[in-house]
Amino acid sequence: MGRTPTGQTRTRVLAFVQERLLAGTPPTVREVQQAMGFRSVGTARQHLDALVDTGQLTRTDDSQHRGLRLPGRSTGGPGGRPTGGRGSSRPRLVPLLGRVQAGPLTTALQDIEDHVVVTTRHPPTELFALRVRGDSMAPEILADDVVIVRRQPKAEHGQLVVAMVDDEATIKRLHRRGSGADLRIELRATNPRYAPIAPDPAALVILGLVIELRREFTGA
Amino acid sequence: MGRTPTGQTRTRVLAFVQERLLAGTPPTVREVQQAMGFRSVGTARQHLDALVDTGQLTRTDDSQHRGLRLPGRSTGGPGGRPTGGRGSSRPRLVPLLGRVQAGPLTTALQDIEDHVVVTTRHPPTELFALRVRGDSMAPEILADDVVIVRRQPKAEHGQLVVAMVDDEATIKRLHRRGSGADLRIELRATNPRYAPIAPDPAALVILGLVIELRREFTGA
DNA sequence: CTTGTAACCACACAAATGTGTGGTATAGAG
DNA sequence: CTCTATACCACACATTTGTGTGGTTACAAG
Repeated sequence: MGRTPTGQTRTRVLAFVQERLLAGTPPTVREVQQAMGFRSVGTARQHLDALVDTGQLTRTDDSQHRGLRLPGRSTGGPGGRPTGGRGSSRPRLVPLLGRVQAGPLTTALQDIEDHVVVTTRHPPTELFALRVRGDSMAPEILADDVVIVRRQPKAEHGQLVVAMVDDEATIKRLHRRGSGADLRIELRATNPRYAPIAPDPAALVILGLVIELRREFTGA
Repeated sequence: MGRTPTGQTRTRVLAFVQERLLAGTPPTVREVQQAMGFRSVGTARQHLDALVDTGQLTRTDDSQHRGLRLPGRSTGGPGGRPTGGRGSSRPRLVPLLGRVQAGPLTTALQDIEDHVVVTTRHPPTELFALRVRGDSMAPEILADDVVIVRRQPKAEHGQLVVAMVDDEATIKRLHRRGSGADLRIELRATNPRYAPIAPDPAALVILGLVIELRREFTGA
């Protein structure tokens, strides 16, 4: 059979494998063979070997099935390790809550609007996501943004918190001054059109800490 | 040997598989077995079957090796059925590029710093992530934020674009005025301390559109 | 007690898959 | 022309892997 120009097929193979890896479905040698139209497995393998040699692709250590990886570092999972105690972030699915009102957060879990994928380096504490309403934290946080929240009942001065205000979850920055009986806590908005809230420290309900912000730009 | 409380092991299996799928490395039945400490393959399979039955996991149609998938629809091709409802689709891994300089973006793929999980309906090849540098788009976009970019060479008026400026990728808002030979294109920063850039329309290189913004709040 | 079910183990087998060996043809350099 | 490297094919074989069949133990309900 004829042969394609030098290096051209090589590039096509790399593109195909990269695409599959990014899609989360590492291809097999025979899948590469079929995608490229090769009539022999060895041909596909030869190209893959060459790509690995030049460092454009990587294989898992034990070189198992579907063992191709991207050369960037943390792409590979624990591989064959028994109990991989790696330090990199782990992706997790956390619920995106529609409305959070008064009552235990467990109740709000019935109201799951969707799930979002979060990679956090923190231990699997309780995480949830909220869709932001209102512009009280503009311009830092806008309406329709999604915030990832780590559940915890206490917060420090200056932290972004999700707190219950008027039976509804709100995002504010916590300011704490004084101590003991003289403790004064304020929930401040970034937007100057909103006045600070100074709740009774004993009655203040903090749902958690904002650890991440996500905003989608929809075309416009 | 004794047995663990009802449903508990099930949850652990699901968590393990989800993690692996999000990492782009679908696990084998025997990998699940080892991770859970089962002494039999069948035990792992039984749990996986149960999870598929309850719809918490999916298998590829042909049920091949490493065929577990997340329940979100299309497995990798357009074969998935449109389960009406959410706008989000299957999570994918997108490369986070360290620095993007002049030259074809393919070259920048060598410089993959990490990977980011993104749920979008766009093909993954057309997506990449960038870590923001500088404060030219403050307060909307800050330094160290991560933006998800969809590759495309053209953009409309008012869109957030990633363009090549001085051999480096920059984020700006595109302003287009006039038409034909009188066409004038400006790249504007949000931060007033940065003057608008008015490149030659023919020489303007647009890498893509910013479709999402992510910001992590590190404790403070 | 009997029945049912969830959790688990042991073993087997066909298909999928990575790898190895050897061969052919074309292009380009000398 | 010879020589070499690239691109490709054909076939074989050991592992890996999904799946099937059957058995064991504990817990709860009737």
